[in-house]
Amino acid sequence: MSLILKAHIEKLLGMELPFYDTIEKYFVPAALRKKENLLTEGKICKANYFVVAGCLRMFFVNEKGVEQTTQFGLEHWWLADYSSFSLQRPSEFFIQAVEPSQVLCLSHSAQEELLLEYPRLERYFRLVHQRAHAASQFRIKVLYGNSREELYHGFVRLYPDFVQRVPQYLLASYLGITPEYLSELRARRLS
Amino acid sequence: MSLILKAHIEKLLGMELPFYDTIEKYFVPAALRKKENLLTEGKICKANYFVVAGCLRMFFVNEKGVEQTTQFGLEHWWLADYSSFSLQRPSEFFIQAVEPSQVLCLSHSAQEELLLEYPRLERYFRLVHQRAHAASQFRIKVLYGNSREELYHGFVRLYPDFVQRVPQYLLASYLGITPEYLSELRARRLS
DNA sequence: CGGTCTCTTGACGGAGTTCAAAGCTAGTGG
DNA sequence: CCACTAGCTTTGAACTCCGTCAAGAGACCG
Repeated sequence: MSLILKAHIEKLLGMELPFYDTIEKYFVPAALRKKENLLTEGKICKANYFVVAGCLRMFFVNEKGVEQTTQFGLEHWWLADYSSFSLQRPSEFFIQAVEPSQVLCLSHSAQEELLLEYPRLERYFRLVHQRAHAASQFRIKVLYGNSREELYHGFVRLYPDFVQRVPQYLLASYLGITPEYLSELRARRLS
Repeated sequence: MSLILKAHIEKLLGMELPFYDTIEKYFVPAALRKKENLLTEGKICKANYFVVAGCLRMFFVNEKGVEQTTQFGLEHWWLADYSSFSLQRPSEFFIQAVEPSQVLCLSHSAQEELLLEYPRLERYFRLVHQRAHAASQFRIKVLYGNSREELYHGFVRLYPDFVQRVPQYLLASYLGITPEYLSELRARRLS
């Protein structure tokens, strides 16, 4: 089915994965249309999602009713609300497809069974979370160390193609600024 | 020596750890004085640090020369710059003792050996990073969803005793505000 | 085409910063 | 045990980044 996950596991573990065929059954593929939700606020995050193709985002709705995007998930990334997923408690987040996407869903119980049966994969998920943790540390540094304007220019410099790929209001939402201000920043740069 | 780590591993793994005595040699204890550095910008983060007692903080120095605290590490927490630690590359952070502290140092090579010899501990570190990842997701949500003033009051509500424990300029640095503004917020609340 | 969703523009206001200076606290050495 | 100093906290005035509101111009889809 999807060799992308196999390749990802092999890359992180640094070895061939001969038993991939036998673990494939734990991952349920799903195709998502644009704006389709994988998780809704108040529901339990039932699965850990691996992005095969497309783009997901995680967001919450603040008290003014505005959506704040906290994370994007592109190819090769695992995405879930890990507080909700780990404890199987209601989530405060949404997870939604930004564009038509394909994911592999690893439900909470499937993950537990998988790891019991193939303890070697603990190492894989340890590395996945360790990387995500490192990425969060970097993210928080960037958030603290820069003005909103610098955040925008930094993001454009780092991910120029991604900026083309998503609508601007989503980018604004991710950067924690209003679409109006983002528009102003763009205009300023043209002069 | 320190049964705190043993207890923590047992808690996360949900089982007794009969072989703790034999793995203890991988962890090097260290006592730190106030303001002593475990990691300095430009150096490689050589170890993963488990806080046995006291309090650490991670910070960086922004382009204006101001220290920005991104993380505190209290008892039971593991702390490291995981980008630097994983890849053994120079770090952009400092790690420093806020008060006299005791830590266990697990060097990069020691961790690799430890995990090779006791693969069961992969699960432990997977859970540690998964929790940290969940905490980062929550942290980013709080950072995006609240004004600086709300951040302060939220923090005081959540960790009233910790607020007493650290100087205010560190708290300001962690909340991403100036000490002057923090002072104003405190004064406002007294009236 | 018609309507809804997205992007732009501009005026105004406020949360939070910067700078400067003075008061306070705590650690240190004599 | 006191005195001195360096570092921490407070106060206030000027300033700025960025949000809010309102209105219009495109753009995309049925």
